[in-house]
Amino acid sequence: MSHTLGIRQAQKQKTRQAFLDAALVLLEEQSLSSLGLREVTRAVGVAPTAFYRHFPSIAELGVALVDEALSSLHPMVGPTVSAANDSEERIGRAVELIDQLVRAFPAHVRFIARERHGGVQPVREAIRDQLARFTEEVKAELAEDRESEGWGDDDLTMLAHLYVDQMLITAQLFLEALEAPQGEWERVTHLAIRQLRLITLGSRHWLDQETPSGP
Amino acid sequence: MSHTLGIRQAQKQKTRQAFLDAALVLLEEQSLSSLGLREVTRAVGVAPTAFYRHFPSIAELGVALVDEALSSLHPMVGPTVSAANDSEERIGRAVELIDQLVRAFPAHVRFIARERHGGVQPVREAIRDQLARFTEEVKAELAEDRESEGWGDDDLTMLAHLYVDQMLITAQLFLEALEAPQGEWERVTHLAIRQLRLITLGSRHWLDQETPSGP
DNA sequence: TGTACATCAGTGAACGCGCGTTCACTGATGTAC
DNA sequence: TGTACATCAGTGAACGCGCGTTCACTGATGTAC
Repeated sequence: MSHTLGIRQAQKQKTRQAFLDAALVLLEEQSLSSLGLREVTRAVGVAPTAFYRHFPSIAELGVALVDEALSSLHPMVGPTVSAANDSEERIGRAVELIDQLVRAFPAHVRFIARERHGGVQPVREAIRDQLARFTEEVKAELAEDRESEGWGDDDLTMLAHLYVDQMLITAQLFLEALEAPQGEWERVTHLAIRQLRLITLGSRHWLDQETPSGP
Repeated sequence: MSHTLGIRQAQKQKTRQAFLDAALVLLEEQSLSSLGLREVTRAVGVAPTAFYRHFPSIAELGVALVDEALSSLHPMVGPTVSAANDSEERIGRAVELIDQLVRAFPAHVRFIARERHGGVQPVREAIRDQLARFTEEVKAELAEDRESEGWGDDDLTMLAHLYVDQMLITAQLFLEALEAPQGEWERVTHLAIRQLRLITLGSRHWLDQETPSGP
């Protein structure tokens, strides 16, 4: 009847979270494929063997971290991309979202950037899948505005990729700006806004220059 | 008087190259921060201690690999970006260059993609420096066409970044396409071409929508 | 060309260390009655 | 509420192994005369 976890379950969750937190700290200065099981358990303050009660391997801990870093972001795609009157407002909100994300969770963002092409296959795949979801979500939002205007499925996919990749690049630049001297953060913000502006500008003239979809 | 290397120097170079080649193979399935010194010497077929005759550490071998992968590409930037009559030809040549690069040196491209945000600082920095050079080179080519048209320095930098980042993304997609079933390669080619087309389209209308540079 | 000495790429033994994984365990929590 | 048993998160000892680095060495190549 109660939806509170039992004491045992609650403690287990707490330890599991401690593993994730400790790993994230250790991963700021190395990549997952060189992270040691004993290194993590030492940081948490438990015996090495306790690790196996939560994850079968370091790779699976990595997959859990991907989930922690990205799965909570999906609900934010819609409100950011849609419902703006002018594109300038949309662009501002998108860059602001990335700005806040990097400020609030720099270690998560660094982890995703590092392991997206890193040496651990299951983690690469988990990240790829999450990013593909983002692209689909952005595409769905774009479709609402443009499908009626004559945009084809391929073109919507193309534009969605462009926007998502641009956001990833911006996140990585913000990350580097965290360690850079004053002014770099603003520089990145302005760069990102102008790049999105140029892409949006291109999309506005896209239909002018192509045979309107079809063989 | 002779410009041939002595026997000793020639043999040393050969062994050094064997280290680079062996490391690149091993790095297809792991990242640099987990690559072992003994692992590399075993693959080359020399004693572990021989490693130190060539590199002070695995990180420095990584820096040498960055050089091998990227420094020979700079001469190709000019001919690719410039000297085309129409932008469509430029785009085709750029995508073709990346296509050929990934086909010819997949392990080098994978290494750069993986270590660009990887766990070894000196290697990250070496890659960042090389990519900054590419951006400057592209910017210089763009400037030749557009400076007279009223493009400011900031805008040229912005556009150069956009093109360079787009080429990196395309290289990474081609890399994934190597292991994907038939048709994926063509899909990536078309995606890349259309994305460059959209960016070029945006750049063509860029000056229309901004106060012509200056406070 | 021949000799005597210097250089230095690669060797092989040895070291101390931390690793991942196994196993039988303990004791607090959960459950059935 | 109380008792008897089951579960299972975390323990701690033990294992065999490969690691990076040190050191004194060897013998082919290079150099001076």
